[in-house]
Amino acid sequence: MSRMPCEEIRMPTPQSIEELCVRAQALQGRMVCEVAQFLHVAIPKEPRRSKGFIGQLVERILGSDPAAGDRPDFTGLGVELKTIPVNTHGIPKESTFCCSIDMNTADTEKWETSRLRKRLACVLWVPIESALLAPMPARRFGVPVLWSPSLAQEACLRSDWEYLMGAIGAGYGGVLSAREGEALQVRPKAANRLVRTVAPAQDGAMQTLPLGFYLRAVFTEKILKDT
DNA sequence: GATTGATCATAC
DNA sequence: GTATGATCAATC
Repeated sequence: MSRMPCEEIRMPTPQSIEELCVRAQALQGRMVCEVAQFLHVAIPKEPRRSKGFIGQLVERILGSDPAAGDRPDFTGLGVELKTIPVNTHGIPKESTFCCSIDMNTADTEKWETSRLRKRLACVLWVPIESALLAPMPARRFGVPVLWSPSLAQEACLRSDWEYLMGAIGAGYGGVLSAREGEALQVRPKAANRLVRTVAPAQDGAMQTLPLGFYLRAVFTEKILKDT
C-alpha cells in the first residue's frame, strides 16, 4: 500500500506586526517536531544535510511570503525573519548570516542604500534552543525578539560595513578574513571553495571567492538580551 | 572550546 | 547560476 504524502502547509501571511508577534510567541516552548507535524512537513534524517530546515519551517508556520526574494520575508510588514541557534542560557551558538555581497560594485555602494542596512532594518529573531546534543526534532523555540538597530548599534554596523566594503572596493576582497570587524564579519558564502565571482583588484578586476556578511554572536547576544 | 573557513539543501 | 535558508567541521 502507498498513498500520496499530505501536502505541506504554509500558514497565511500575518496582516500586522502584532499578529506576527503573537504567532511567534505562540511558538515559545514548542519543539521542532511538533511544528513539523502540524505542518505535515517531514523531518530530515541527516542533520548535516538539513542546515536551513528550521528556518524554512518557521517561515511556513509564521506565513512569510515564499516569493519575497530580495525583499524582507514579510514583504507587507517590512520584517525580516531570522532563526538563531542558542544554548540553554539563551546565548547564540553561531554567527548569523545576513546577506551576500555584490563585490564587484563594492567601490560605489553607500551605507544608506546598502543591502545590509535594508536587511537589518527590522528583524524578528526566533531563538531555537538546542540543549547539549539535542537531536533537531527535540529542540525548542525560545522567546522571540522584534528588533531594529539602536543608534549605537547602527553606528557600529556602519563602521564595520564601511571598512569591510571599502577594503573589498579597494581590491582587498581576496585577502580579507573573518577576523576583521567588531560586530560584522565577512566569510565565504558559496557552495564550495572553488566558486568565483568578480571583484575589484588593485589593477582592474579579479576572480575571487564570494563573501557574505555575518553578525558575530557577541552582537546578536546583546540583541536577544537587551530587547 | 570558540572561531573561521567551508559547505549543504531548496527554489527559481 | 542566483538567490534563499543557515550549520558543519577544520583549525586556532
